[in-house]
Amino acid sequence: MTLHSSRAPVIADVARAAGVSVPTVSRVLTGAARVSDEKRAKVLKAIDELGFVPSAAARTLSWGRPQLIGVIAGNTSRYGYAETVRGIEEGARSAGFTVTITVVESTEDEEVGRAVSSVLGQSIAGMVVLKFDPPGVAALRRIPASIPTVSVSGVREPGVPQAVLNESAAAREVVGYLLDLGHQTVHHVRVPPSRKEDGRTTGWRRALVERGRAVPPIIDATWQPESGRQIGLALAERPEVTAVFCGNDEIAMGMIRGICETGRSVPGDVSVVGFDDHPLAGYYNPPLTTVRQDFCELGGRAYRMLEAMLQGRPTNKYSSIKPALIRRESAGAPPAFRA
Amino acid sequence: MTLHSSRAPVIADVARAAGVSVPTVSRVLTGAARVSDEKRAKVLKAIDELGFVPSAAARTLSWGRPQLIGVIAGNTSRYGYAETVRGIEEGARSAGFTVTITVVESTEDEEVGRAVSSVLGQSIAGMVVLKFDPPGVAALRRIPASIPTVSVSGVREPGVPQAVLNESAAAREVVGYLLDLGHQTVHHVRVPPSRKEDGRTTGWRRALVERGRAVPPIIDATWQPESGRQIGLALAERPEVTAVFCGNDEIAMGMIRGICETGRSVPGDVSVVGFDDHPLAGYYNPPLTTVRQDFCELGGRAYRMLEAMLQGRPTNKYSSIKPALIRRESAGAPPAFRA
DNA sequence: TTGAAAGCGCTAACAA
DNA sequence: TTGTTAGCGCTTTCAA
Repeated sequence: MTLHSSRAPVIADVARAAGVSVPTVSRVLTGAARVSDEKRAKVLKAIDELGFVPSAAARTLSWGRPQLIGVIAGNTSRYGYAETVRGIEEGARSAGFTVTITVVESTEDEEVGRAVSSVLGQSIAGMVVLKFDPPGVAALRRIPASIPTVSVSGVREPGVPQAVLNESAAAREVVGYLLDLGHQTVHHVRVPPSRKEDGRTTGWRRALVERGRAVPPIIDATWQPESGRQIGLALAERPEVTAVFCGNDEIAMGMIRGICETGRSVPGDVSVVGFDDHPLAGYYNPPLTTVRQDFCELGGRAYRMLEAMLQGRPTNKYSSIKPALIRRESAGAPPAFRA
Repeated sequence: MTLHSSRAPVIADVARAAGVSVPTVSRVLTGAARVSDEKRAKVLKAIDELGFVPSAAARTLSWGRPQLIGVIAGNTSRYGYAETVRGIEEGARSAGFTVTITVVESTEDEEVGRAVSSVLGQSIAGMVVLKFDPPGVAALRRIPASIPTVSVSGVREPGVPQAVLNESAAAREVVGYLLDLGHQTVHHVRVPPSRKEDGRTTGWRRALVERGRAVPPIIDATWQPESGRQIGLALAERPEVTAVFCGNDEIAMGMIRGICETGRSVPGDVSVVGFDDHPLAGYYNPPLTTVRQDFCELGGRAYRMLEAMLQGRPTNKYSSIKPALIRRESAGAPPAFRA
């Protein structure tokens, strides 16, 4: 019956149980100095018996250097976000850092302020902010310059160092691919942009202009697959629409579903291309042609840039990843080419 | 050019700038005692100008009661996990708690120990552990009884209070539905179970036994949709398989894809039912018949149970949610009934 | 209403 | 190799 020690054991309890001084316990904990084998063994035994876990708060306070990395994101469950965070977390963990994630849900001043202070209050070593959406962008603006910060984004921008996905180059590749297949032009359905214009949209427009094609009006979707479905339902009525480039895979899947509901087929009547390479993209009916973005690697790079800053090593302003076109079955030649 | 203040402002800086003592600043920060309007205004002004944010580490240390809730999960990006965490986070946030998430990736002693100490080290008020998989179960076992803890699970089990999804009842409903449609029996593909047998599997087996049907051997899948596809490819060869109940929606979608690749149809030849109601389930081709689990509400309940424990209020041992069957188009009558 | 002083759990600098 | 002392930033007695 060891019974409720009522409060969690602290280092002094360990010292007492082991018959040594507090700093000696600290030394075996940190490995900062040599301790005789005999005492070390006693300490280890006491730690084990008491179930002692050092308080990170106290450690941070005394140590000066916090071992915590703060992440601010607009979302935690959407695929790209979750993977990016995983990449950051894995890098940080292997370096002994813990990661704390805070979500910022809107661009309202109060909400952004809450999120930022909640992270800053945790005595963090540095921050990574996901600039995938307006709340993320707003949060980044509120972070004091004194905090080592790295951002993650789909487009290069001035400011703090950033790990970036070259969305624009990928979008151009998509458009080129579709045009080469014989489509006259490519329509674009975008998800809510993080700023005036996302890289995906820019790349799409440029590619069209370069090839001298008409640039159709942009169609706006929300983050929900249902909005993709609604747009698909509407687009299926317009025979001149033969190719659609969607802002992400969820929208693309919703859209294909909408198109199919009208009795038209993908890619027979309309080619649809997504973005992200969602884990389910290859298993959709039909399998989705899309752009693979390595979010996990993106997060990993962001972490490594931050690590360099923390250690005072020089770091590049940008670390860029080029997404890759994945050709599956949702895009093909336009109907005119088949007839 | 405000330039590097070199270090973040601390409470003493604020006190100096405002011309008051440190405890006075603390009082306006916590609202614990009355401060004259004049001094309060000065303090607020200084806080604002300096961009001061109180250190949570110091606060925790001196305050005793931490405002942090620890969450341990086997995963952060899979749908059900992410939603559950969101539910916990929303509840906690509205009560002024911050949430810190730690992932346990395996059941290896070392890994589990790392995760548990990393959470415990943060001086947390309480914990929520997601017992959806073996790593989560292992982690729960290592948490000292002195820490207020709630678990989240798909099946009732003795131990700490838990928020539970009544998977077993839902699975029975699925099987009943399929049998009523005319199928002779229902095959079951399960995802890696969190314990000997998950609620989904138990419910499936019981329903079959109760109705006097044959209980086919369980088929094991991994978490990847690809494993669903492989199984679909194989099952499509067996004409006696007319109905399949899958452990989750990702597997169900992969399986439908596999079945379709062989030229057989869903639900024409085989009915497939998923589990979870993944956000994409309704947009798959065909839309997936599945079971909706309200993970976010589950997380919210877990938080509320924990809150009750922290406040010393009595709490139920279980808080149970009944998932609901969502009838869409991937399940129908068996081929024999149509011919 | 305010300030001085003590203490939260830990690590680091200093002696022994 | 060890223990003593001081101090991290904050809150909380306790006096004034």
